[in-house]
Amino acid sequence: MLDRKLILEDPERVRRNCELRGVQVDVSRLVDLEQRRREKLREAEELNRQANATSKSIGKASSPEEREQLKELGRQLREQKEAAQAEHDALEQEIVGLLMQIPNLTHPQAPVGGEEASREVGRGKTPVPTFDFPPRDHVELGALHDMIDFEGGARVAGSGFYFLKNDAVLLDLALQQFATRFLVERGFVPVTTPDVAHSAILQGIGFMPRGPETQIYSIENTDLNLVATAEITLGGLMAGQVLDAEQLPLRMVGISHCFRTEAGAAGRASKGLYRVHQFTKVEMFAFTLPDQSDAMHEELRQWECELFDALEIPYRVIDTATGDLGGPAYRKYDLEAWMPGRGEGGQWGEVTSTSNCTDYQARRLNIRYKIKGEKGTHLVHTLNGTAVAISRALIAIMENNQLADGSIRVPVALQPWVGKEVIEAPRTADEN
RNA sequence: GGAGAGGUGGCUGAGUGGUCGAAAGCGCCUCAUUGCUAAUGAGGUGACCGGGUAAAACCGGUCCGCAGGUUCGAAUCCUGUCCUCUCCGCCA
Repeated sequence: MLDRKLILEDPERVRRNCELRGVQVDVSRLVDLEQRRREKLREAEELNRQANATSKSIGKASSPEEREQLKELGRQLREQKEAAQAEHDALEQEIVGLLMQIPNLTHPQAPVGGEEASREVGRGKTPVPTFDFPPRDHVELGALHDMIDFEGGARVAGSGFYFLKNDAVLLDLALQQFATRFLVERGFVPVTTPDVAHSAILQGIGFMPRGPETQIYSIENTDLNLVATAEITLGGLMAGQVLDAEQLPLRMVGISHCFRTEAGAAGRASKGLYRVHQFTKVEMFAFTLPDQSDAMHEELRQWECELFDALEIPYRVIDTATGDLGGPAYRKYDLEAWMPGRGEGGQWGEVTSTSNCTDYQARRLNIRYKIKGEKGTHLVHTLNGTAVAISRALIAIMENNQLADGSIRVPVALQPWVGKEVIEAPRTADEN
């Protein structure tokens, strides 16, 4: 949510920003509503003040008649106040509805335009591999090694679910271990989080539970939803809290399962593990002072790069264009890994994403900081970034590291947990 | 899941339907004082929203888990709900 004061003071800036982001909102109507709301608020407060004063005077009334007169006056004032309040509340409701549609402001250096305007700003250390054999995709490799069972997943939970088996499980746990330890060594507080959260928390982070096009699974007869990312629970952890400025920046690394309905995603490039209803993710989250968030965003991007360099996965870094940013993001970088089995002859596929959400989430979740000795509180900035989304990292590892016989090299960084250098191809019948 | 107790300011903890934003203590801040530390005395000390100001001061409103209700008036009475604690049961 944006600051209402800013919208009143510089509606033109907000309108231009909406245009940049490809969002249609009637900003001038919002300004008009907010001005009327403030007037109504003043009116209601004034009536309330008079009613309070009247109530106080009743106890001191000299005669029973005067007492009754004052009671009647009090009644009338309360009624008028309620009427003004109701008008105010109706305005407020409409304002919040509009406010929810307005995206965050945009970093001045973010590339302007639609998806095609997004800019490549870097490459990883590992080169895109060339194969002197036709490379298999991860679905084939998964079947060959009995590592991924999509049919079993479909039988138990439906299409879009899967079982990991054998070395895929060791790789899964190795990725979690590796990423978590890497970040703990760099000052992140490790956290495992609930996999469910209240609707208000989801909304605060910027997700819309229970809408017609929702990405979110919700639990019947409760206010709980399955989380789509630990960003939701890590941000929600501090909802309504006032942090000490001295504690900031606060870095956390959270592990959660992630559930996504992927409504409307059918038919898009989504073979195998690429677009699934459940996966495990190691997620970075940071709370910072306002003047720290740009630097923190660069830091999160750097950790993502170092992690994927260490995993020997070829990738490119994308500075996401304005039209492709989610509502809460002020700026967003994606890492896209090379996936040799994707499309015809390989494609880049998103494996991480890091966003600086400035105070947009903090305002809705009411997360503030206080400077010792100073009066008042201010909103923190929040940032998030993927450390490792297991399912997509698995695709990149399996497909990039395959050998001609279907064996898969295990990245050196993961070998301590997987316990082998190579996942050997099973011997075929005629080799025996 | 069953039975009971409770949710009040940074913390502990009083609180009669109006004089309660709320006693007291702790903590914190300022000043005084004993050479320093420790101790003692005096005063001060909540958050949020709106207005106001160069910034303050200042003015109004809201807040006693949360949401409703009764009343001219609710921390106090009523209803619902969430959370915490204790005991029992169950369980990883």
